[in-house]
Amino acid sequence: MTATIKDVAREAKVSVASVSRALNGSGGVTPATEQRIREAATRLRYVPHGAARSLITKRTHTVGALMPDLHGEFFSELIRGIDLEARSHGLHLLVSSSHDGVDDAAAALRAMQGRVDGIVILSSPRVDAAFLDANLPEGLPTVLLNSGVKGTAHAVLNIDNFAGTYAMVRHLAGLGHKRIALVSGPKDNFDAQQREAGFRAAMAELAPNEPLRVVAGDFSEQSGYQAGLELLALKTRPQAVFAANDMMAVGCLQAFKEAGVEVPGEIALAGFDDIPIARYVTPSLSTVRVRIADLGKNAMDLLADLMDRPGVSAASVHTLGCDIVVRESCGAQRGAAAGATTKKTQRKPVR
Amino acid sequence: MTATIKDVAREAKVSVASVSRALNGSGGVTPATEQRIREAATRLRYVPHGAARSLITKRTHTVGALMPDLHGEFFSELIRGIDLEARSHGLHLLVSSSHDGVDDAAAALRAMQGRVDGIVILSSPRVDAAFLDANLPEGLPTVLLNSGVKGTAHAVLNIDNFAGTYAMVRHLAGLGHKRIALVSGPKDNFDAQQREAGFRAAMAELAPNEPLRVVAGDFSEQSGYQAGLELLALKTRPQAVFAANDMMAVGCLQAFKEAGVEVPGEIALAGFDDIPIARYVTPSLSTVRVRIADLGKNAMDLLADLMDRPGVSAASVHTLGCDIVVRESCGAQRGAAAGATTKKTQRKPVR
DNA sequence: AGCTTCCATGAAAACGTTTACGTTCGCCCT
DNA sequence: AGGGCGAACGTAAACGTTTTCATGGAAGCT
Repeated sequence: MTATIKDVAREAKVSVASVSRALNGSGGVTPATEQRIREAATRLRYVPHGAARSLITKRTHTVGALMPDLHGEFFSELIRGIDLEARSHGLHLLVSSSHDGVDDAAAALRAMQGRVDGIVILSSPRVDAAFLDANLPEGLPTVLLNSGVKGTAHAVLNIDNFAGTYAMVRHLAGLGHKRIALVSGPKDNFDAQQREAGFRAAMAELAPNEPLRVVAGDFSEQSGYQAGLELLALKTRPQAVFAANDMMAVGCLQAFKEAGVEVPGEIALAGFDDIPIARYVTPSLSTVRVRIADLGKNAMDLLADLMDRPGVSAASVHTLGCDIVVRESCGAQRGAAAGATTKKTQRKPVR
Repeated sequence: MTATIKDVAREAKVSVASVSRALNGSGGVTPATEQRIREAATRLRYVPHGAARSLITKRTHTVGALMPDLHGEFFSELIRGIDLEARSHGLHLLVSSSHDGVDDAAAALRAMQGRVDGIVILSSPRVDAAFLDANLPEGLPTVLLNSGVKGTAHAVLNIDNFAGTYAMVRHLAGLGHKRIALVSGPKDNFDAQQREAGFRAAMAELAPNEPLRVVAGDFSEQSGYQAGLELLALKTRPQAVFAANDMMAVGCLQAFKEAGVEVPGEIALAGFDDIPIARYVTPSLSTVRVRIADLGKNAMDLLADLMDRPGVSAASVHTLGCDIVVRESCGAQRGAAAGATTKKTQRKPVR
């Protein structure tokens, strides 16, 4: 079918060893014969058989990406960042997404065994330390994304949820809002936990005398809508609402609109993530921007590092900063134009 | 390091051949010894070495996905659909995205050589018949997505752009609009071409006496905004505007808003794709819905079919229908509630 | 009881590479 | 001029599987 190294050797009248050496640049080959070999190779459209190669070298030049079942921008941008960086490291990307259950993820992990040189894992609540210990092949370089697991065996890369939230709350407080409410995320979600912690810390420092207003959400638009209704029903209505993600903020916004409560006039609103929709709702949504592609890129860099090392001291924790994006919904841009196209947004990096 | 088949054989006191047979269910093994082998395997945490296996079987159980550099929903949903279906076929997914140039894509294709049993290629204008002939290994099962290439060697799966556009134009015409303008997409984009063809066909049939109003866009929001301005400047303003994708429709909408032209009151608007943003702009955007995950799933099914066959008669062309989604921007729901959460949208399948 | 048949099992080849180890040969050095 | 040395190249082993073929023995048949 397709040409093998033997065919090239015969064509160039050398041994297979010389072909291998010439094509891999391992030296020990005369420029003249190297040229002859290269010509023979292209003439036969020779491409080395990856499986055979990795059988002997024990390297697959492939990294795996294991992700829960998620839709939308986050997924695609993350893959994009990882893939781009992987390519620049000469690596391929084996994707296994859409894992709902533990068994599902375990099977995927097992199937990756021996097909990849390293793995990036985007955490879901199911993926905890115990799961990793049980299912990760020992010694396989691993980077955990957005994970609370402080394992000793793998690197962890997190979004700086805490600082991002803190900065946004400070921004809101700076606009004069003291009664700030939080719409929190799922209890078992790591990002949600950190965002709530950031909120509590910021409030403790910036508005220590205010009672804490936290209403529970689950990151869905629907739960944001519900939370919005609850907040409006409060005896003393908050001046500002910080939703732990943008979808919930959008839900809130909808509830406020339907109730005829003006945003940001009567109540300010902010979210977290900067999903594309945030720019297009009316009023446009102030939020904390996560540079997802960068997250993927950094994760890949981290992984490449781990793979180069002799596997010692893999444990480390890294953090990716985020920016706050000021649009209309928080009331800081009262005079700004309202156009999506012409709209100006201010962006400040956190820290 | 990790256990090999020999270790299992020793542990179970049989030959490697028996281990292979037992674990692959090839028969010819006593239930008793099979059990013994299975126990030994799990005890040693044995996982077959993929590379070694595919070296001899010539199957990688992996399919490749080659895609241009695109962001957002389309990418993630497509991958999601492909991955999900691949898994149900027992296949892995090797992704190579973000290819801007021809050389880039060619290199990626070459690198996939021997690592995959089949490929799904999402077309970009650069990927034409000549490119495929030059870079696709002969006999490798291939499915082309959204491609104008009518090759004899691969299967092609397209969105039914024509019917989708036709249906939307018919819907607009049914609302009484006869002067309908098109904002077209990039000239070299296959989807854009088909959508324009659908538009022309529909207009020829439904409003044969109207002069054709087509203004050029490039699928970007910015170009939609420009197109919107051009349309407003026309001597006889159109009653409805059909944008060849949603991003341009959003740009149009912005232009209309800034000019104080009411949508859908003074001018109706529709797009194509049903991106998530479409639901959240005000007024919400009527559009043609493409079930992207289904597209990926069908592509994968097609590919799996090709891989099972002895590679004969791969050529075929398939089409995936789309639905029109009626929201506020086309003026059909004058009395409907405006809420995103409570918003009701009608969906009709095309044909 | 003897012969055939069949089934479980083992030995070994094959897949396409890389690489450690020999071998050959030309060259330099004294 | 002869011995040694290093560069270029070839031979063969190794990687971990699957699979073909051979072998043995038990079971079935006459």
